[in-house]
Amino acid sequence: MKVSTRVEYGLIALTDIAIYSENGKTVSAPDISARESISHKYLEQILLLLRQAGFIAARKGLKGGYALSRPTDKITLTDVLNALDNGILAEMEGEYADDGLGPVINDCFWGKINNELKSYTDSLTLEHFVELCRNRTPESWDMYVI
Amino acid sequence: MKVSTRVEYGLIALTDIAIYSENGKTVSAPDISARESISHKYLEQILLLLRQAGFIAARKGLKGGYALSRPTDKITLTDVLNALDNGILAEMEGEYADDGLGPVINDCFWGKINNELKSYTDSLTLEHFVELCRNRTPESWDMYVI
DNA sequence: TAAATACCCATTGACATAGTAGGTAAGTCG
DNA sequence: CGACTTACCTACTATGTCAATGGGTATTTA
Repeated sequence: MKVSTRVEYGLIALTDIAIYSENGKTVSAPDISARESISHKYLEQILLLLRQAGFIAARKGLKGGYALSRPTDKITLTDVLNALDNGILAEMEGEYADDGLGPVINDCFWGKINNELKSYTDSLTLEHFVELCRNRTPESWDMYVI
Repeated sequence: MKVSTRVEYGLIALTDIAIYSENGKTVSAPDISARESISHKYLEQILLLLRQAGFIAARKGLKGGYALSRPTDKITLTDVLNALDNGILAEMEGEYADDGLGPVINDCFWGKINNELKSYTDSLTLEHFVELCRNRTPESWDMYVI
């Protein structure tokens, strides 16, 4: 599935902040930008959205930066997708001929696929991402599958 | 999940053709357009893609139209999505800092979510859609879930 | 020959994405 | 106080996709 860079970068940024903000330290946008090779100004916009969504808190000025405002296990992939993406978790809203085949196909299959997807993204939290990135053992990936 | 109308209409059209093309009869675009309330000219483009993908055969002229060129159980949702959609089943292709967190998150979670999605769309065929639309019994929908 | 149909191509308006750019506000350190 | 660093906010642009619309050509049937 194609996912927007906004979501990708947002997820990377959150994970980066979670990992590098130990002992009350904050993580600055320039730091993230350099570590993860993300355009600084673009990253700022994404961090703004993440702050407005309540995932992170910011402090201005020298030695300023960002820190998580919730524990990692209280930020789900669903939350992040809702904050940064328009399409993935959106519902269908097409209008069809009532006597046509559209409503049947739509209500059933896309609804079901949506539920499956959402139950998957609900089950994944930032904690999983952090853990995954801490010890990058590809063998352990399977444990996060549905 | 937001799905393009191209996919929706294509799926509806295929199902419509499957249902209304019994005894070797063909189904014309104007007919489908009228039954399913889809713009005729837009539908034509979609039918063109479906024909080029090998799902349907066309006959021009009066009494012309379309018919399936494969049995309904040999056309999967994956096939249709590949023919009509760019994003849903596409792989990620972002470039990240090799020493950053991007590759880990990307390879694992989006890869897994992709596999889950694909195994779902692989399991659904036009036959299911046809059956579903023939006897519209919402109670039977559950049988098509993963 | 006339009508119906599929085929093909060009264009358009709306929208989202992926940035880029520049200025403002606030906090830190000398 | 003043330079510096950072977050914050707004605007703009370039590109691409979507969802059609429209026009014209080729083919088949009655």
